[in-house]
Amino acid sequence: MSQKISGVKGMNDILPGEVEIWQFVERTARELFARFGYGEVRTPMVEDTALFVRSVGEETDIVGKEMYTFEDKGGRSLSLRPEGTAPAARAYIEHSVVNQEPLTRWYYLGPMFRYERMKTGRYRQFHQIGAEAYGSREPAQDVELMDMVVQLLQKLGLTEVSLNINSLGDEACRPTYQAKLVEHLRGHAGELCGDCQRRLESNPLRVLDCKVERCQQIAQAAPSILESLCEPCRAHFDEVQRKLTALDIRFQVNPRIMRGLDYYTRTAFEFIAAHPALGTASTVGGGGRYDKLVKGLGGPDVPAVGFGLGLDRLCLLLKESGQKFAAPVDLFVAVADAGSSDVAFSLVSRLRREGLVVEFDTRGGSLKSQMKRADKTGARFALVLGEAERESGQAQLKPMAGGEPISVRLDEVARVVREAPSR
RNA sequence: GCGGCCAUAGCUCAACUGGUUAGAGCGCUGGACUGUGACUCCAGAGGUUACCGGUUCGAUCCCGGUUGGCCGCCCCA
Repeated sequence: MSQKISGVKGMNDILPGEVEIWQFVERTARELFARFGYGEVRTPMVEDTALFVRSVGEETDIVGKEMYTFEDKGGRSLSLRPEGTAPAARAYIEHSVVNQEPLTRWYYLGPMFRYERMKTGRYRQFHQIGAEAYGSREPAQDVELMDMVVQLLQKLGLTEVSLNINSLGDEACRPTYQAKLVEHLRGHAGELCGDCQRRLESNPLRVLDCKVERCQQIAQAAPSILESLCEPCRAHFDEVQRKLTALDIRFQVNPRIMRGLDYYTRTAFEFIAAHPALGTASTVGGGGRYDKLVKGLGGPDVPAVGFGLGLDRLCLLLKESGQKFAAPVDLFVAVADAGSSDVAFSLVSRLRREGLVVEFDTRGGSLKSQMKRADKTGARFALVLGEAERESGQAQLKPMAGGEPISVRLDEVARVVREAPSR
């Protein structure tokens, strides 16, 4: 017996039985996003480390301590992507997409990597579905993306998710606000928790997020960023809300929504699930506008807005919902005597060619054990093939849920099964 | 990165303050029922009690370390 090797911490296997949930979410998202005119972009899982340092921000937790960074044999510093927006923007710039179309809509889907402490709904290899729209600075673009998420959640049957929105201002008004906030917080510096005293210097906006009661009280009394927005940001935010309302999308303005990544400007939003299964990992998706990102990465001055959804978390919620996602088995073919196995095997092959989902036990075995297997697979029908059927060309199609068997000719099986009412 | 809890069969859990062969339910396999699943009954397979070391006549149980998991903080998807 060789040494047992286990998977890497924080990186999970997804086995049949569970993978169907993932496929369902992915399939639903692809169909819906295509309907909105978004095309899939696939970028490598590894990028130049500098891409993330410049876009996500050197001071963020992600870049500061969570990236899987390594040197390749050519001495380049590479990193496993911790998020999807920066690689998409890099590809957008690299292929001069702006010169080919003024408005670009992309989505992506795949694994991301962050070296973090493991928790439910929080893994080191996790999966995101995200979308990006480049070229429009209009509020309608922000709302279109939120609408897309809302519709996706609806199609997935996840109704207990609420949309929170905020505006983070832009380079004109955010510094002003931050100064005002720091001034307010300094007045209560002694009362803040240890973390917040530190945040006062590193990232004062984060204090608004603190869960400590006293800090919350102080944050409550702090000036709101929404009161400090410059006129263009104010107008943008108002229009976003008006359009959401016009689409009948329920939302909540939440001045405490912040972003952990530096590139956000103006609109920020989060989709938060109420379900206890996620614990503190209740945010299933987040996004916002980043008008300076593309230019900041050396591209043209093109505005952008996008979101990322946590696939792992969506799947956890769906698992809790108890829905079944496996493709139903149409038919189980059982062999009654050894002399029939070749005929049965050919029949199975033909039925599969004709589009039926057919189960068959290649090991043979007793008829009883095959029928047990048929029951386990959840097959709608079972068909026993033996000497009598071979000679007559007729067989009994047995509905596993109960009811009278149907007598069919062997060359009619596919048609009869297909026409039978499901379940 | 900080604080707390936990680790026994594929899964969910037992094992009386440290005592002989570590049990049950579910699941899996076979049989009762030799051409028909489910319900019932019977039987079987499956464990280095996560790993390493220590204390002891004796450790699943006590102690230390490692690894993995859970909860809160932080952060986020």
